[in-house]
Amino acid sequence: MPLSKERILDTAVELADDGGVDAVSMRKISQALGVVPMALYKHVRNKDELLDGMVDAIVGQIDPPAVDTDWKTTIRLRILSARQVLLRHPWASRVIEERTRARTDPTPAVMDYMESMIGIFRAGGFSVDLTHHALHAMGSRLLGFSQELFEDTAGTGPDPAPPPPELAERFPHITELMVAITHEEGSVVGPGCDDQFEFEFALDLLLDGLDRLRRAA
Amino acid sequence: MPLSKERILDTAVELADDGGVDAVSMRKISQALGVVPMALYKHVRNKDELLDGMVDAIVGQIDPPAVDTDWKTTIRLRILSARQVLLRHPWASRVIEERTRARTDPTPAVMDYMESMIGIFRAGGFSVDLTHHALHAMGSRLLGFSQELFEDTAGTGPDPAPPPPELAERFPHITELMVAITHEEGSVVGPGCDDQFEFEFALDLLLDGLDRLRRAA
DNA sequence: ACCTGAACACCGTTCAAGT
DNA sequence: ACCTGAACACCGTTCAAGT
Repeated sequence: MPLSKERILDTAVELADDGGVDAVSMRKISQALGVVPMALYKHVRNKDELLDGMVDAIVGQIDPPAVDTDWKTTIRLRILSARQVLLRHPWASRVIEERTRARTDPTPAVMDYMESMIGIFRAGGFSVDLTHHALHAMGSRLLGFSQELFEDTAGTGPDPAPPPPELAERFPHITELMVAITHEEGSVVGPGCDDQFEFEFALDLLLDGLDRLRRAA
Repeated sequence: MPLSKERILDTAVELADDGGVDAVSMRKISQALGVVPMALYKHVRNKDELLDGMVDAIVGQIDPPAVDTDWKTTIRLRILSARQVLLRHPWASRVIEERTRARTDPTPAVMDYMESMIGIFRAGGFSVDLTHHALHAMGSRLLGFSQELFEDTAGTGPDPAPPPPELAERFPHITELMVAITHEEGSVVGPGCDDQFEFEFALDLLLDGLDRLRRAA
């Protein structure tokens, strides 16, 4: 079983899935493959090229666009597919962002994905200009993620300890909101913070706004 | 001029402004201050606490909210102020995101900012639930940034070389869009990619959608 | 008690020595 | 020509030695 770029990337993705992106180092990959560190450099120019390969391995897993339906459904389904992929690889959104920023062009798989998404907007009746604004408006949500400021307010336990009084006094609005999220059973979302619901809420808010603009144009 | 946490943070921010966040290391900070590396550890527990301090130094520069105006104007102005601050410190958005994700609570200044922003929504007539969804919908835009996939399509030169034909063939929609951005003088945006315009376009799309939901509720 | 140099356990990558 | 060990220039942080 000779060393190959594919085997190196598979090992790197596995290391990242298990221990986060900080667990990915040339030395650890080589160790996992039973190989001397410098052997990797025959298949990968440097660590940046390795990270680019990891990005493309992930982005390539996103479902192809649906056919025979309207632009909004197609975009929506594709983004939700991207989100599912990214949820399986929590380290990937950060790496995608970093590598896209560092390169002059995004990686090939990201380019293919963007090309396809732009095409869906254009075929759906968006002008080039409105498509351009749409991409900026969707931002990172296009690729299935958007960094959340409060990550895991949803607790597994049923009663995750009330906020301490000095916190409630200093941050009354944050406290009110957290109490509503974690306690009120009759809330729109239900107990806990439903990330999937929130993601779709924001996504639909943007898509509906864009549809309104497209029809007005 | 004795060593202090403030002097350390100032130096760290300066290093990051000049050379990016990778230029910030305990060793380089100490060198810039003419001090042995371990001296920093009397004022800062470790590098994470240093990064937290840098985040708060930046977030603390955001203007306080306007008074005597409607919720939408207040939110809009505050976010645009945050954006101006973040543009002066391009490394900060990444560090804010990383540190917020790594901590159990956001840093104190970020907590104060969020408390204030939530209060503006609540005073503007948003229910707790709708406020919650609003925060998720705005996402990182709340703090004046949203990672862009294509960064600097706006060139300073007037005619930034047409895309090579093989790229135009493989990515026709991307090419069409880039040509429109860089060449068409009569475009809505004008030549080049106007990041400020795009940021406000997306921001207003979200705010208008939220206003529609608030009135419907 | 305080300060600090050396040391430890890492990192990506270069480069020359060995085959 | 190929492979690879040692080495280089970095990290954050521990810890014991020196004052």
